[in-house]
Amino acid sequence: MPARIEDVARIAGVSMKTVSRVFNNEPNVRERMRQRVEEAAKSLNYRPNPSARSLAGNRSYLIALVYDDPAAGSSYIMEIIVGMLAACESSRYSAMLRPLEYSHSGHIAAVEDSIAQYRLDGLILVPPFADDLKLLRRLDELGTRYATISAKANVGHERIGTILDERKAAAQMVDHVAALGHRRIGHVAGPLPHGGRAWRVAGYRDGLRRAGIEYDESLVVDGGFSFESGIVGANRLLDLPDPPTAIFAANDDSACGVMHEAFERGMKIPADLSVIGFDDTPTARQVWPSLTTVRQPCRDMGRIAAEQLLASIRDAGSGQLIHVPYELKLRNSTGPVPQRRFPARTKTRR
Amino acid sequence: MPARIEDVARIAGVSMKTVSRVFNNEPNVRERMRQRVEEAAKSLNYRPNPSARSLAGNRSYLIALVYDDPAAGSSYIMEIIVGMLAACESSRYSAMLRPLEYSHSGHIAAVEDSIAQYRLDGLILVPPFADDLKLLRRLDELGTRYATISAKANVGHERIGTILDERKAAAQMVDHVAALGHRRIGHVAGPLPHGGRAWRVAGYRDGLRRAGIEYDESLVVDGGFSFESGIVGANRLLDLPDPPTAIFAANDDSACGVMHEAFERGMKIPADLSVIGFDDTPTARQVWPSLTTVRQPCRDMGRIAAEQLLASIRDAGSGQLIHVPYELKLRNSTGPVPQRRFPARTKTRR
DNA sequence: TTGTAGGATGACAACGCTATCAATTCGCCG
DNA sequence: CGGCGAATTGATAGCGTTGTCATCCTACAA
Repeated sequence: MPARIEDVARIAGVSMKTVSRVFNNEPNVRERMRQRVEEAAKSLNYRPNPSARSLAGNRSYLIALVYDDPAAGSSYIMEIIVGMLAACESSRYSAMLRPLEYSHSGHIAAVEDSIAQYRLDGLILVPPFADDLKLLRRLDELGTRYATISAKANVGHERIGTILDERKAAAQMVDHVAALGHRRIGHVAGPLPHGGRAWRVAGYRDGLRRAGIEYDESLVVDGGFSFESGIVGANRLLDLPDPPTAIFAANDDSACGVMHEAFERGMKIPADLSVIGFDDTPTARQVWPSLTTVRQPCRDMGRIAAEQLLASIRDAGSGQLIHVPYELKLRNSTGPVPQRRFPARTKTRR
Repeated sequence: MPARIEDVARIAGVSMKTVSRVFNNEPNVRERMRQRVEEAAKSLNYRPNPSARSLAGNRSYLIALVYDDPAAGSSYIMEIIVGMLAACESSRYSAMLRPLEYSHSGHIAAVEDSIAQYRLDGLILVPPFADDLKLLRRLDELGTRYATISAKANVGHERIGTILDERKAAAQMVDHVAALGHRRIGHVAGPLPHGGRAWRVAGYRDGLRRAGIEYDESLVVDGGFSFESGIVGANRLLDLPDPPTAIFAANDDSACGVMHEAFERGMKIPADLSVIGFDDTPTARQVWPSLTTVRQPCRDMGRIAAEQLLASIRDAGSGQLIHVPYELKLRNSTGPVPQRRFPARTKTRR
């Protein structure tokens, strides 16, 4: 039996509506009234009932983070949701998690289903959902507000969310290893549906260009964002007749796979091979040698995306696309180019 | 303007209450009625409005996972929440995340606050919250249902949630390295407020006893669940006059710290030192060498804890404490005891 | 056939808030 | 000091469910 708005109104000697105004930061409330209401509310330890608020207001005050369940790097998502929660807290919204299977053919229906079931007021999408134009168009049709994080491309209307200059970051990483003398620089590219893939590949090529290194397409192999894809990619690159001395992986998990495979072959990092990741997951700091990578401010990204989304829910047309900064983390997995080539020999696995 | 229960009732030719009964799996509905209602609902694509349901039912249909924000290993939490979501889905409940700062003195108030604000029907607690008797007692007072995951001790009433025999698992890990010939086995213990610490220490001692190794308290150092605590712990153990040849860390993050420090000293793993973790985080597979550890079925734990919690919400006294199995993951960070002692030398850092 | 227990169904009033719009008050000008 | 527009406040009707309790069946025993 918590206090109700009616109780607060009685104690404060005002109408329920005035209490409602105070709690929703509506204009046209005299300062004196506001104080009386706030006092009364505090004395009763009043908390508005979210269900009643939603029902009467015809909104759920709920936004969801939609992400790819089995694939997603968990710390990335985890940080984003914490940022979202921070943004929601101050706006009396709630955030929920919708791990969906992107590879499943019904993934758009699954998103629609979530919206209908929970009456979601808005969505935050991360790749690959954020890159799915079909999905975005459908959301526009439905009139569902959404913000994207690191989305590839524009759709019809103005984009809302956060973006990070992955292309520039990737280029700078290539600068870094080029400065260390590397000329054969490989890239294990990300998965095709992710916008990040294209950006990172473009940045990789920018970097090569700046260093005056000719692009060699055999040094770019298809990969993914998983540890396993790093192993596969490293195998393909290291088996090349003239293998790379540095490998830029699609992300940290993939970079770990690259390192793993290099170690399996008896190589030393960075003495025989330099490795670069992307994301700066907790693992990046914990592996040996610690991984040179690009840090994304995931928590901020979640917070900002939610803030923009909430703004656009409040009044359509007010959300923006915010650029967030990256940070190069030059650690111990990159070093000077090896003086002589690593002896090719039969792979030894234990 | 989604369909309302009234619309379904009209189409099906029954009362709203009957529709409600069908959707809530209440007894005493004739099969024929049930079918008519289900058809009508499907034809209208009817979804009950959660807010209205909560308001009228005087419940939020919401449970929350309470965990320690900055400390928690994210993949652990992430898996638990996915399990929770799976359990909630089938019971038309929702799950939310409450990352709170345990070290903050107001952590109990923060939990109460969450309950009041969101009208939570129940909580799932993980350590250290699950081990906080003061908190548990307070929840009992408030009449808030909760389930715990890996909680240390009983409180007054019957415990609900999941438990894993960490002691036995730890003992088996000691068996494992003892069988490899190790006699000097160190332990970097977990943080004091976590129940897991005591279990793992006890299991460590069980293992020593079984192997006929005398307990040497200098081989057990205080640590934590962080990477840094592993570094600190490894430093203390490896600086010992007669250092251990195997180190059992409190968890995987800590074990990564131990490995890191060993590598810093020029040691090889497992040639010079065997390392054991606990949890089987994704990182455990990705580090080199891959980490020998104990796998906890986090997703199942989350699902089962939620199932038991929901059962106990439905009718008090029906939730149980479920034992979940662990799995020893013997990977490449453990190996035979070194033949000769690793040369003590000045630490080299780059 | 009738009586009856209990299963099946329905009518209607909450649940606690916000939206709407009317009523009141305020500030200021002429 | 009256009057007028704008700012402020309030009365009331929902929002879409579920709980309560009354009513209506139905099957089975006598």
